[in-house]
Amino acid sequence: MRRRTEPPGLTLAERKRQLVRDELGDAALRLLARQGFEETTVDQLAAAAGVSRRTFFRYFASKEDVVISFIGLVGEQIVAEVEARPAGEPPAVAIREAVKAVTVEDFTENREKSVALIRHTLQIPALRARFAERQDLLRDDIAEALARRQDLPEPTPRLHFAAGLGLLAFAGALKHWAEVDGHADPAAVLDAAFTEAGKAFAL
Amino acid sequence: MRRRTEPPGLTLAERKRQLVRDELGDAALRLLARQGFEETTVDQLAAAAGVSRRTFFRYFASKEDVVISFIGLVGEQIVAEVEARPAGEPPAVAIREAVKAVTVEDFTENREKSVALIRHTLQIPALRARFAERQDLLRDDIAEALARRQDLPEPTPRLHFAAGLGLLAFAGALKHWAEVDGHADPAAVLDAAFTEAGKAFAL
DNA sequence: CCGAACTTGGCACTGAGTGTCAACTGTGGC
DNA sequence: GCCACAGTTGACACTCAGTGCCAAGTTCGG
Repeated sequence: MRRRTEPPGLTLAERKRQLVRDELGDAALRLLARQGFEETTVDQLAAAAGVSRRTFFRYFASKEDVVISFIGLVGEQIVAEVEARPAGEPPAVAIREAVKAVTVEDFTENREKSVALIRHTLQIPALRARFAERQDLLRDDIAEALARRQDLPEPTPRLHFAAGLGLLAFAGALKHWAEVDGHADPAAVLDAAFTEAGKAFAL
Repeated sequence: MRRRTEPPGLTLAERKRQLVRDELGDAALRLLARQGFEETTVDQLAAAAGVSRRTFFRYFASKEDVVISFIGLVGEQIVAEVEARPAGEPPAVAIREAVKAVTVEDFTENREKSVALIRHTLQIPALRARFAERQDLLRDDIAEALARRQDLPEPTPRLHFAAGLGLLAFAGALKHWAEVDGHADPAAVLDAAFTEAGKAFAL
């Protein structure tokens, strides 16, 4: 089955698979940026990467998934980081720091690509919808991570709200950062968004 | 074109249209409850209401829309109520009271139907996704209503977060209320959810 | 009774997403 | 080198959502 000894952590086949996936993703992003999301069919996406339509769907569950899957990756990492934060830390801080740990470096290094990705995601209705869907699912995962972090069997409502508001702050920061073309310190933008979010429900 | 004098507020044609829409909605909800969402095709939905497939899509933009459109109605009303709240009131309170004004009576009167609707929406992935999408759009609308209410040209980030957290509280209350089969005072459940949400980001 | 506006159903079409199968490729064991 | 085996691929066929178009009703005002 799987190889028992995996030199750098991955099987050759797995690295190959990742290569195809990357190529598919890159080609798709280029094509979508050029002719728009709705105007591009999956056939074109597949052709652009030199594979069949059927193969495209073996790598991505849907057309939207090519764009959104990046966010899925980020989500997984955020969940892992949240869980690793010290149990005594307030949920809001844990989420904020987790988000920062996952995104800041990445955004700074790939500024242009990140900006383009965020723009597309927030502007094209179909993508925005999928983004909202992902966030919805991610909220549950983060709430559970927050609970595990402090040895609770399951998340309290309050942790759910904390996770939700944290994601709202994250999304708000993304939007703002993309609006200034990524010409701002991601960490500062995130901090500002979280601070502002914290004040939103004051009475 | 439209009639100039509309006796009880609506044209005959408009009331007729509403009738068909209601019938379509009722039939759909019955059918979906019986055989599940994914397992039901639009053809069946249309047939159940004695109408052609094509006509179905003249009343609802998508299959999900039959279920979700109820929420769209509620959303519009909430936006209107929010805008009508006094300008001095904190955003969180404005939203809470607006939601209460729109939903409490309705939920109390149509308990069973409401519970079923909420259950479906939150449990079936495709519906949950559309629900998240609607919430996402509604958030912007509520934020704008909050801004108009206090004569701001456009919503501040803080108002966006308030709108978002308000909707999280609303959704949380819906979930909880459905979980206890609607055997709880909707107003109390909402109040509790909003209070809890307000504490979620405390440091 | 007539014409304008609207509704409806039927038909054809595009495009997303899935199941299935046969051909191919690489890997490991012998 | 050869063989079995697991995984990948492309091709084909199919279902189903959603849309454009048109011809046949229906309704209502004049």
